Amino acid sequence: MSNKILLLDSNSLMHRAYHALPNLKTSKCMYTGAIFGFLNILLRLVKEQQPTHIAAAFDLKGPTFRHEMYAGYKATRKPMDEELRQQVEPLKELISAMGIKIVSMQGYEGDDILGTLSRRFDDDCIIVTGDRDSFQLVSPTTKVFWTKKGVTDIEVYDEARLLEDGFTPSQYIDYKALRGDPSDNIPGVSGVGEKTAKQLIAEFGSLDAVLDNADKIKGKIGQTVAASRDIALLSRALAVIKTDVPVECTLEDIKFTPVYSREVKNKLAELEISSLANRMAFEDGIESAEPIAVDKTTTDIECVEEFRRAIEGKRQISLVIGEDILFATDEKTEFRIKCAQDLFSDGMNFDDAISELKSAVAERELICYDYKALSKEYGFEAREFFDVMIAAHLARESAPIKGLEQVMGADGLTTGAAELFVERSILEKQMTQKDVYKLFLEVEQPLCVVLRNMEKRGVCVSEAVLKELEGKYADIIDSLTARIYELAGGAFNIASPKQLGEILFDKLALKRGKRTKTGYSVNEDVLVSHYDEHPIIPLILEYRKYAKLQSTYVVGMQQLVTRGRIHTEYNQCVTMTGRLSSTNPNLQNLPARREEARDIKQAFVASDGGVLVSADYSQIELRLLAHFSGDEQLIHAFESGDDIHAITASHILGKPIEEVTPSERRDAKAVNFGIIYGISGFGLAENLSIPRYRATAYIDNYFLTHPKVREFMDGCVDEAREKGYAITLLGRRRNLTDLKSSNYMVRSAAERMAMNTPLQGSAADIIKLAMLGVEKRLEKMKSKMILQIHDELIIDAAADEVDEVKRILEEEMQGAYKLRVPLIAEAKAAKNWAELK
DNA sequence: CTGATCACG
DNA sequence: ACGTACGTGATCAGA
Repeated sequence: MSNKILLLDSNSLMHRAYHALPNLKTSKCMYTGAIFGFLNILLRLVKEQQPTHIAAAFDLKGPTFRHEMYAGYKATRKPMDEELRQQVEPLKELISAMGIKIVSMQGYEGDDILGTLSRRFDDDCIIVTGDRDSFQLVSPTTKVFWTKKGVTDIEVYDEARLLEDGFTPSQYIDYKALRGDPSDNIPGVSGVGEKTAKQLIAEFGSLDAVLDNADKIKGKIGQTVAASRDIALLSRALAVIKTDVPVECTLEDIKFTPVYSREVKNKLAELEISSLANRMAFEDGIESAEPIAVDKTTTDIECVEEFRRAIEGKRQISLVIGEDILFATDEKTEFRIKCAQDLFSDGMNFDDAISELKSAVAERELICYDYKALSKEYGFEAREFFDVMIAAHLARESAPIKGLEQVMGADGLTTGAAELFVERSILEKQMTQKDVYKLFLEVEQPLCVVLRNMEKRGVCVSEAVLKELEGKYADIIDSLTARIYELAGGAFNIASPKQLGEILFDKLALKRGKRTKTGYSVNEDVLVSHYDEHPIIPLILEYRKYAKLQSTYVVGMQQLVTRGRIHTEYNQCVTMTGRLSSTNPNLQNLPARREEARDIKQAFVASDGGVLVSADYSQIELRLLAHFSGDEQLIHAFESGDDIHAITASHILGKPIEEVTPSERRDAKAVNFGIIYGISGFGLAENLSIPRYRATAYIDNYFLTHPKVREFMDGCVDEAREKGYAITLLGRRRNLTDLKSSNYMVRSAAERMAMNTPLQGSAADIIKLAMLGVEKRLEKMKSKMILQIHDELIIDAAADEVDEVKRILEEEMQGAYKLRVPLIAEAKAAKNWAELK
């Protein structure tokens, strides 16, 4: 059986959590500590154990069969604290919302139910409890996860572990019968405590044997045991956990999938423990996840005639291409072309079907998922389109979009062409509510077409240059490898952080420093800090440099060249800020910072007889900061066109700009980056390798001289906290519920995002506007836009259009959006990418 | 399949 | 006291 059943002793876990954690309260004075702690451990177990089934047992109020057996049972127990009692119902509701079955039964305790379930199914079971009594339930298929102290410290009890304590599972019951349990008011044999009970069980093997041989027990204890026979037997009866409770619960009832509904998220927010949501996967839908039954008819299309009749007079077509082609003309009328059958009654095949669709969408609105991919794969050019992927990315505030099924499933829809119509209207409503519909219609969707064009064009690559580099780097790597092996006294895998760490810190005895989760840290910073300590270090740094260039860029790139071109793929729906990303290959991270590494860009050239023209925005994020904050110093700096980092240095150091040294300028540049990233003294100190107090002083001085920047930053955080999201220039949103987290680290990270997102995201908005403008202006020209690298655009320009292209590029980029400060972009031309600097 | 590393803006 | 810079993607090693 591959099932794994998690059985929770909920009352016990709640108690543990309640006592282990401080008395957390919501702003409305509702106690949540036990709920938080319970969920904390539950989520951890879900992650670590990946159970397929979960049941949560809760005790009910009222007497149990044990009370009937023995009136004193649990008689000394104090009533549950009011603060804890209040948390029981909310926790139950939350657990139920998570799709976890709650099992209770009048007259029985949680243990009995768990014992029963652990015997009812022959799957592997894990009982989670803070109560040692459950050790008696250990079996070849049942383990007990015992929360030792608090809730995080768990000890796993299986048969072997229990034996280490000296017991078989049934002996544990006998042990308890002898020892008693003050907390349950189970009497046991008076005078017999933990130690004696253990000894007796070890000596005789069972309670019965102990009782039968009471005469052989030396001293007073023997007499007491003999006299306490009835009490011992009663104690055992009380200690035995039932395994045959007639509770209604099937395996199907407790099936568990770790994907949670909107309701769970709402409840977490209500309880002000949203931080836990980070560790949970949610169905993607946000607004209306009520299941929607779409009442549709699906008709099979078997010949061209039928196809044409189906679409005749229809303005819209939705399309899903999977095994079969599904399309619909409204939310009730769906058609299917069974591609598996290959041939239709009139001889029409898959390609014919696609070509029919192609002409159909050319004069209609196409409703689809990922128009760019569809358009590239089948050559569709829709008259209009509605892309569900793009809409979902905007409407759902940057939640990663993982396929059509997920997007629709979130709204309670199954994947189908008719359902796409419903999905479209849901997304339209969501976008309208969130004020992003205009952004969708005027920026993102038109941009999708521009990106498709850029991808299709591709960029010309000289394979000869790459081949030559491959040879050159291979030689360098070989020679470095040989020298490294020699210094290390043997061969090892230099690319393995583990092996490298062992060589450096064990074999060569370098001073060990930072560690990662898995071992020594051997990243570049660490190696540089040991630079002079051993001649192997510089060689490893060199090796790393070339190995990276070789594998990722030189070799990796060549595999993606088709007909002399590389066609990167721009992803419009992955980043949280609104930036694009680039894959297969990523052309947005080609080596550029290190002079020697720029060789690779030499291979990227203009097409026949042309030139590459590029322009990048100068300091766009800092200009946005000036715009948003209204800080006079920044605005003045950008209006005067002076060196912004030098100016910053002069401000934070309080000296004239002429006296700023290059190293001071470098520090100030780091301060400016820090501001954009959501400043922290620690981060800046780390980056600049300076003491924290100095970094903090820089920041303090910065804010002293730029008070409006501070106001803006604080405002970003406050507004995002209040609204639940950060916002960009064009109204794109990014959810940041973590701003209310009680965890310092989580909250601080969210605060930095609240500060950074408006800057990074608005810069992304602006360049998207520029791209739309540039594409349009170049429409009737030979020159075409081919690449975007966040703040830079590259045009494959015809030689006779270079000057015009430069002008267009600058005009469109600078004029893309009117800010309070000028936007500057300067165009350059060169025959390859390396020289565009 | 995840973590470490390193490439970019 | 906590333990951090923001946003990405590709490759490799080693479970």
